[in-house]
Amino acid sequence: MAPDKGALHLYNTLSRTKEPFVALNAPHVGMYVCGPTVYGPPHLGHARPYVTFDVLSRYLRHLGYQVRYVRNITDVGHLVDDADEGEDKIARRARLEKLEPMELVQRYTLAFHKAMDLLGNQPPSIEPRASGHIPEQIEMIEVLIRKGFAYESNGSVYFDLEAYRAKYPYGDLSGRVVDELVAGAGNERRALAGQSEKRKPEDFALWKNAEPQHIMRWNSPWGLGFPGWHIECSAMGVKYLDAPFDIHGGGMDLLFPHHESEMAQTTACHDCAPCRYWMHNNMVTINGQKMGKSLGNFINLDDLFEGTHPLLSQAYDPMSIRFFILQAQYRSTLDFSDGALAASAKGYKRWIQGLQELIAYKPAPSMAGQEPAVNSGSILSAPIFEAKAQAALNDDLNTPILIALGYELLNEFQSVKSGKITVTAANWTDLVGKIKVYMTDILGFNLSDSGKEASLSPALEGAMKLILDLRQQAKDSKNWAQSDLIRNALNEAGIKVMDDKEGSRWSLG
RNA sequence: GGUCGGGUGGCCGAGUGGCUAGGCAGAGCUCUGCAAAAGCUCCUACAGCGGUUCGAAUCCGCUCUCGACCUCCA
Repeated sequence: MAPDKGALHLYNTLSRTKEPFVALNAPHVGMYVCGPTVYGPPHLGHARPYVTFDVLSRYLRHLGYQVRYVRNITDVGHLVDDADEGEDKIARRARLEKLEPMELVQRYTLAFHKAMDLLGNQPPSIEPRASGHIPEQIEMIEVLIRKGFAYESNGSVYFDLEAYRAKYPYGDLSGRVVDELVAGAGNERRALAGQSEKRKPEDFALWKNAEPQHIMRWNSPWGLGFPGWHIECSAMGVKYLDAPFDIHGGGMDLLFPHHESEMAQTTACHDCAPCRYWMHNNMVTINGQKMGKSLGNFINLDDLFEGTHPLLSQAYDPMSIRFFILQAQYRSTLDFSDGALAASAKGYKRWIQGLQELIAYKPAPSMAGQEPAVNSGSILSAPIFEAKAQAALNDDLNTPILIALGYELLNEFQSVKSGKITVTAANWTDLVGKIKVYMTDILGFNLSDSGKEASLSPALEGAMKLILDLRQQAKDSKNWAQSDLIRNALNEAGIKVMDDKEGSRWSLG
């Protein structure tokens, strides 16, 4: 039975509208997201889609669905453009670094996993590798040939778009019109490899004959070669999710030709569309510009987390990056700049620490004559908070609104602390539970992990207590030079000391 | 040239017909040995020009402008 907890609406690229989400085989939901090509270190461009679809899978699970989230690892390499025409990306890097291609793939796969983990992304249910599914891809290509939608040419196999278009529409997803594609001006840029082998220039490769220098190669009915770019997603998506499955996600840059081709291949092979909903996250820019290696503004995630990049003034905590990403709706472009990141990191600190304090708070019993917030329409009322949080997510995953609700909670929380408004213990317990559900389970921010310092080590705790006691003695005797000396020295050692009414607090960093 | 998506206050970023989004920065204040942190208050925008409407950031048209993609780059 499909759980009914309000109506989730998702923007479907295919219809260009927000549609109510209806699972094809409730309570199961199949979701396929195009994964990374592991030919280099994980970068900013990887952060956004995987945070976005992580939140989607978490929310679907919260709604009661059993989600199978499949995200591939592309490790068979694809052609590079520019000067390296015709040479496999992975093979090229491997040669440069004098490694086996698979060694390189392994290194960057691990780096990718680590970055995803730091960003708070849960691993997908299945993470199939393209190189581990060569037989499935070959099999699919054979079906396409048999059905007359593909042809072999000089050891390569191409998708016959003309044959396909005679039976199915093509271009609906991306809004392309084939006849304009090839004819279009400004399109003479690339002399595509193997263009002469094709019957029509718009045909795309399913299997590519391997040149001698191409290291990554597999045996096939058409000779040594490697699969075309699009076929892996089609083959693996269908293998693990069946066609049609519910959701196919990825970056907007994949819309054409990648997803359009996937759609054609699967449709031609199985006579049904690969999926019901196509979702695309918008792109990331750096200081308003596309991120690109040639533009010199490429930011790897490690650089971000460690602050080692000329464009960055400081290191950014991975979870503050997650926060930054979720502060924008996934269909808007998101501009990374040092200023925006710094602002967001600061806001995140207040947000997370405030909420941590909130969920640890034990409200005093209601005072007579004061109306509890639960009756006043305040967001501190658990049902009201939940209704608003759910409405935000149901509207095509509007995470910025949900984050803003967190700030609203903190605002009202002040009034609770100062006794201006009262809450009932029962409602407070409910509210804390809901906050954990939405902010932790769904958005992925850990609220119970306050006092990172407290768990560091009892030895440090003890030492700090001693130091702060000594400092307090200095303060009591108005020996400001001494107390400031201690505070400054600790500061230089990376320990912040702050005084308030109750005494001194300290924290790392 | 084509297709698609944008242009919101100093910055980031929600919002699709009337009701203060939110954050950061800035200003003032509270607290305070100093500092920091925290809290309170203030800061009311919607690229331009027309149009529709009682009323538009929100709908329509035009202009300017930015971005993505345009077949083997994920």
